[in-house]
Order: sequence, then structure tokens, then C-alpha cells
Amino acid sequence: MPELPEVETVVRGLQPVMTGQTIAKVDVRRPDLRIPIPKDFARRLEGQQVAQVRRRAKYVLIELASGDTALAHLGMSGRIFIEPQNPEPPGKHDHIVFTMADGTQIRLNDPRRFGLVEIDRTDALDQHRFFVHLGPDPTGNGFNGPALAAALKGKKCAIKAALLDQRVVAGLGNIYISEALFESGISPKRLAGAVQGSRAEKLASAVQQVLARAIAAGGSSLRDYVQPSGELGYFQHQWAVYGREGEACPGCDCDIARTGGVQRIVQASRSTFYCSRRQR
DNA sequence: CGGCAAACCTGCGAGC
DNA sequence: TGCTCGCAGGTTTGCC
Repeated sequence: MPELPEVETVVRGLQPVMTGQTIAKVDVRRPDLRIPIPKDFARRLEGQQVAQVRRRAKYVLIELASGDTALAHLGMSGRIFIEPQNPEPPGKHDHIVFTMADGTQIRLNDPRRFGLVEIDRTDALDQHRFFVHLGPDPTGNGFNGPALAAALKGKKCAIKAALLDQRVVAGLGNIYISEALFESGISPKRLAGAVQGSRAEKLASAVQQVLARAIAAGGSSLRDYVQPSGELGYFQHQWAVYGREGEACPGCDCDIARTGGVQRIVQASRSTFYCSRRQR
């Protein structure tokens, strides 16, 4: 489920319960995620103090005072829950349980097990195989119109497929790509290399705007980013086109009977939603 | 190298 | 009610 805004919301929810606290125990209940959990994962975390919790692309980073950083990717179905002291026993898909020194538990739950965790030296993270190929984070300074245009230059695939490529921009996923293309008025079928100049400017700012709105929704609709269930990172979404096949396009007042409203097509074997009248 | 399908897994909703 | 089918927010791999 999680794209960049959901991961950001998870991170903001973890910060108050982990920052400055000591991890008392790490229980790896199922090690066979997409990549097997490293054998020394629990040992390197237990007894260590958390210096900070942050995000890179769709990865959650838990930086320890020891100089190690644990990283987690939630894949398609990964979730993180915060449980108060004396919680219910862990469920079927709670693969990792972190218990903090004050008794608070953090659980990584992932039915499909497409997620992964890893631990590495903090000063070597930039060279880590997961990070070395990542493009700029769309919420950071390195992402803007000219940078996006340069990354897209010469690319022969559709713009939709190019934006799925984490080397171009790191953190976008299937949903927010549809949303950003809609916001910018660019057709998902447009040749990626043809998105240059003012079109690239427009797309870059649409990406920033769509993500900022989603992150704001994550923080505003919940108390401290935590739902009553203890779940982090999921909130009431308000997508303009994603999942709205056949509905009226919210951007134009066209006649649905004639235009078909929001269209669903398949690109790179993923669904894309768009308005063929508004997006060119 | 580029582009695409398949693979990794489980759960859920729709339709019969 | 219960079964089967199709689909799902990510990423890697292998094939042409």
C-alpha cells in the first residue's frame, strides 16, 4: 500500500515513540520476507538507543546512537502498528515486534511479505545497494523541473512508466503518478523524453503538490498520525482520478456519456487512470 | 541497454 | 453460503 506520503506518515508517527528511547527487545517471528531478515538484525538493535527516525524514498530509517541504521521497506501490504504496554499477543502477519524500554511495542505486519528490512552502518548508507541507484527525493531540493527534464531526456518509454522508475524520482508509486499526471494535464501515454521545458516544470510542481497534500492529509485527519487501532500511515484518501474509472473527471465539465469520464488503461502491467480530454 | 511479463505472496470483493 | 477469478499501493529478474 505505501507510497511516499504513507511512509512519511509512518515516520512521523514513529518519531515520538522511538526517538531517544532504547530498544529493549526485537522479536523476529518470520524471517522470510522478500529478502530474508539478516541474522544479526535483532542483536544489533537490542539495547541500542534510537537517535532519529527518518525517511528516504519509500524506506523508513531508524538511526541508532551505535552508528547502525535499520531500514524497512513496506512493499505492497506492509503496515506498522504501535501497541501500548501489555498488548494483545502478536497476530499471524506480525513478522517483527520491537519492544521499547518503556514497554511500547512497534509491530511490522505484512501479509504478502513483499517488504524487507536491513541493517547497515549509517555512514555507508549512501552506498547501500538499495539506495545507490535511487534518484532524487521529490520532497527535497534536488528535485525540480530542470532535474526532472534531464532524467527524462531521451527516454523512449511512456511518462507513466518513467515515473515508476525509482532512478528518475525516488518515492512515487502507481497511485500518485496517476494523480500527478492528472494535476499537470500531461497524458500518461506521452513519450517520457518529450516531457521537457515547461511541461517538466509543470509535472515537477504537480508531483510536489500532490505529495504535500497527501502528507498533510495524513497528519491532519489523525491524532498524532496514529489511528485508534494503533496503525500508522493510512488515512482517508481523496484521489482525483485513481480508482475512479467511469466517473466524471473532476477537472473538466465534459459530458460523461460522450467522453467516458475517467479512463483506466494498463501500462507496464499496472493500472493508470486519466482523463483523455484534460491530459495531453 | 530497453521494454515487458512474470515472479514473489496473501487477502478481498465481485460474480456465479 | 461457498467457490473461483481477478485484482491489489513494489521491486527484481529474466527473456527477447
